[in-house]
Amino acid sequence: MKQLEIFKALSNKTRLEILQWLKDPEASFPEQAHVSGFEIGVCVGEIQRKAGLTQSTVSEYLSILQRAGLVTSTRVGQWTYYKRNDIAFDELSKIIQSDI
Amino acid sequence: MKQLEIFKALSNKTRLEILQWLKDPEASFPEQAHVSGFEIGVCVGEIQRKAGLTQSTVSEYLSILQRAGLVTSTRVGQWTYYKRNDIAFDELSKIIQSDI
DNA sequence: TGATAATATCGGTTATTCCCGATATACCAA
DNA sequence: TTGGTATATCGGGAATAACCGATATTATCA
Repeated sequence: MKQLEIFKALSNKTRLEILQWLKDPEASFPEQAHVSGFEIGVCVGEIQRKAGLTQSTVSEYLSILQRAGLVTSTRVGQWTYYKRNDIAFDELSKIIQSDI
Repeated sequence: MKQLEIFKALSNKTRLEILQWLKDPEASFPEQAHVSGFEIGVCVGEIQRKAGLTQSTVSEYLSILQRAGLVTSTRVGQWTYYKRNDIAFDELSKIIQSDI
């Protein structure tokens, strides 16, 4: 049951906020030093700073969002960039109309 | 934060199933003896039988769904009928596109 | 090679959720 | 009134999630 995993991922205040930030990274994060723009996503450190939780917690939250398919990740050097997966939200929106 | 309450309500296997049943009651439940059709919803007892959990658990689950706005309830005599709130799902579908 | 930085994973405490049985409340019928 | 049926609420044990600090992993750079 995939949608259960998605809703569990969404049922946490911080994880919802992270997704909202990733929806508009330009407005939510300072320019990243090691890469130009937010095309590949936002690195864990920036998200952690903004969330105000420990590194381990934020890292775990991001992997929960990824397992649910709500974000994708790209490793570049020592950084991992997380990006909102727009397609997943389109699909979820449809599931809510047709399945539930 | 209303959407958090909604996603928490949706992050349980049985509650998701109940919503799916209420989406198409004719297909999911036997004819109710005390009322004609499913216009006002499905009574707790029918939902409980189908869920296979105790009465108290199902009653609590239904009130969680109701507090989240996902179902409405109507009391008629000694029965309470629960019905899917279509509008809430339309709104949720939009929230997923625009907010998160 | 070794030092440092970014991220992931592991082990554990505390808070929350799941789900139950027991009991309370509301309604109806005799 | 008394008894029976439908639902709601309360108290609690067990399972899961939240969140942390410590440590492991991976990459960079001198």
